[in-house]
Amino acid sequence: MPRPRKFDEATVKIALRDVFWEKGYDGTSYADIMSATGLNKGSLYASFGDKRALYQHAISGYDQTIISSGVKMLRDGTVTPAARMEGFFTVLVEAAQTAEGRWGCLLCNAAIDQAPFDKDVETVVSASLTRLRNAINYCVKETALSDKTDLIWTAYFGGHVMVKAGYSKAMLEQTRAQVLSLF
Amino acid sequence: MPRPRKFDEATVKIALRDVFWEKGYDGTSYADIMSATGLNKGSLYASFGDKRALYQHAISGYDQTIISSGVKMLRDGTVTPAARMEGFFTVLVEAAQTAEGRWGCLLCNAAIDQAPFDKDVETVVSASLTRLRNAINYCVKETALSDKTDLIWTAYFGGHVMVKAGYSKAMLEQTRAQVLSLF
DNA sequence: ACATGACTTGACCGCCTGTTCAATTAACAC
DNA sequence: GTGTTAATTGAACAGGCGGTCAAGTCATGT
Repeated sequence: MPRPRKFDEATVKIALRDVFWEKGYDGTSYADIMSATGLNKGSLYASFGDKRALYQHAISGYDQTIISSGVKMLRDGTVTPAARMEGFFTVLVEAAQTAEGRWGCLLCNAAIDQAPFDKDVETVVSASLTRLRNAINYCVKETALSDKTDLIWTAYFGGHVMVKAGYSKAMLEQTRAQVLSLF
Repeated sequence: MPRPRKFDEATVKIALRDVFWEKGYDGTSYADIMSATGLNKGSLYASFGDKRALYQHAISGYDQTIISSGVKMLRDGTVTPAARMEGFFTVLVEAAQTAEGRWGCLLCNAAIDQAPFDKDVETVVSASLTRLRNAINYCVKETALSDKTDLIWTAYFGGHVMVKAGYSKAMLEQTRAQVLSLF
């Protein structure tokens, strides 16, 4: 019988998510990945594949955690649509003042620096972005509001750009207020 | 008397803008820069400095051309605010179907993959983003519209993220329509 | 106790990166 | 024509990159 693995795959996946999220694809070296996961190159290659495959695992991990949490919030029928949207954007606003928040949104980062050069990344990123759009649409469609889904959707990702550019929490609060004023 | 330079500085600056715009900071090698500008490493170092300095020139060139053109459009008093905004977003919509359009917005790209690690980049990028925000604000403030500047501003950059993620022109048209429906 | 075989390890590889610099070139003043 | 001086060139450098692999480790089934 084979020797069992020493590590937990789900834990490693979260570590991969975080290191690529923080540093970006090009900015992450194997030295970074090894220290983040506690594994060394050989194990990483044997278990997950090359660097591109590791990145795909990171994106997938982001989708299953962060994006899923946003989708769940937007589809929560126990709260009013406006309150759900406020909660959704508040996560973004709070991000503006934490170190981790400055990592922005991994999907947004991946869209900008990898999607144009890697069809596989483009596929999973746009699928995940669309999943979020559907959740926003679900929320908006519960109101009498005329269609503003794409406006809100793009504003959300634009907000992440602003966070990365170093704008303060106050600036993000204005954006949130203007989104909520639509409701 | 010194030997005069063989190249035109303004032309080189545009070439730098385009190569970094297309490939990003990390994705651009000196081989790329040399072929884009027609100069070789030594001359680039002597005339402009290291790679970071070249990138700063690229951002500055983007601000002076692309951003200035957007600002001018948004401040053009001979047209209604709604028509100006339509023109501004139409540039984005048309970008979605050209190869060059897929380069997105250099400021947006720089914000995401360089600003968090380079204070100088953060400074010039946020200055340029703010300049554009002021122009949007100028346009919006001419209408009876309650304040929607930051909503439109973030939607604009979010739209560039969508373009990079590979969304079609039709999707961007929806976003434009929803922005214009505010007016 | 022992043989099995997947897991783990870290040294090693070739390549490409950004950067430097000494030699060469060429336009001007005289 | 000649001397001066800066612009230009391309070879060379050290270092880090992603990727590979043979050797060692160790939980298991018998």
